[in-house]
Amino acid sequence: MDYIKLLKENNLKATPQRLTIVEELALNGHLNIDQIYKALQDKFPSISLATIYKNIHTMLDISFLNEVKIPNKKSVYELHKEEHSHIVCSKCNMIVDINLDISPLLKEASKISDFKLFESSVIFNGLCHNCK
Amino acid sequence: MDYIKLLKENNLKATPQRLTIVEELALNGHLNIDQIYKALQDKFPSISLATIYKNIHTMLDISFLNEVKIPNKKSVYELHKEEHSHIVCSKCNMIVDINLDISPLLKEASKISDFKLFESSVIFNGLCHNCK
DNA sequence: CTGACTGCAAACGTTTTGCACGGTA
DNA sequence: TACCGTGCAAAACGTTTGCAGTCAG
Repeated sequence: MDYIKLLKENNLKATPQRLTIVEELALNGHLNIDQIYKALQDKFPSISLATIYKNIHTMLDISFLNEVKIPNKKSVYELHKEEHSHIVCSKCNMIVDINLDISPLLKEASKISDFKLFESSVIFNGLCHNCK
Repeated sequence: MDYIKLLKENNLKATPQRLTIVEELALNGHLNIDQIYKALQDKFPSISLATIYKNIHTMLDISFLNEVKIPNKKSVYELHKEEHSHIVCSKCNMIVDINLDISPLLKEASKISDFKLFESSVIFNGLCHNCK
């Protein structure tokens, strides 16, 4: 994947720091602020937390990234992709994406509540294959 | 509902401040820290934010309350009840509870992911009857 | 009467801001 | 070259802690 191009298409300069954040997220799927910070310290020993925060926010603002708020855990960030659900292992904290057809649920919810629904956040937690 | 009794059953003293937090949550359903703080200032002009935080945490610890982490919003707190989903209005911020049968989704997720699943957090957002 | 709770003030960790410098386009 | 992005330091913010006094049981 050409992240340099992708960043430029979003009017963001492809600085080495920013590019590495994106690559780390592509590689790891979901990382919290501290994990991103630590992941960049090898390549950029003088990287600043402020830089991480600023980058995360500019990329959130243009929906290049998504924030995932997980019950009882720190928020993690992921590259934006189609809507999907998340499963979190309570023991090892592994997070996996899963595609579920939630449209029947949405339909039902919209009927009962009389809301016009746009988005959904579905997060399961349990124990992964290794931890269970 | 006799919240005094309910608090005592949970080994918590029924102080006026604590009781009022519970009553406000019973009345409003879902409130964030600031809203609780403001709601108590009428009755207790010298109420401290520390008191709110301490109470919320003691009541979370014994699962007398639940925290609901909502995407792009502050966390809100609710009295503990059976597992249910939430719908949030993006415009007026109203939050409503909804009972949906998510067991087919859980089953599917568990099959695909090979996780043993315990809990789920399902939050929809859209526009409520008045805002849409 | 005793331990739990409150309110205040200080401390803490996280996130944001301002600014001078440096690097991308 | 122009401007965006970085890194540092300081500030702001939300939350937690310690403590002395108070209150519920």
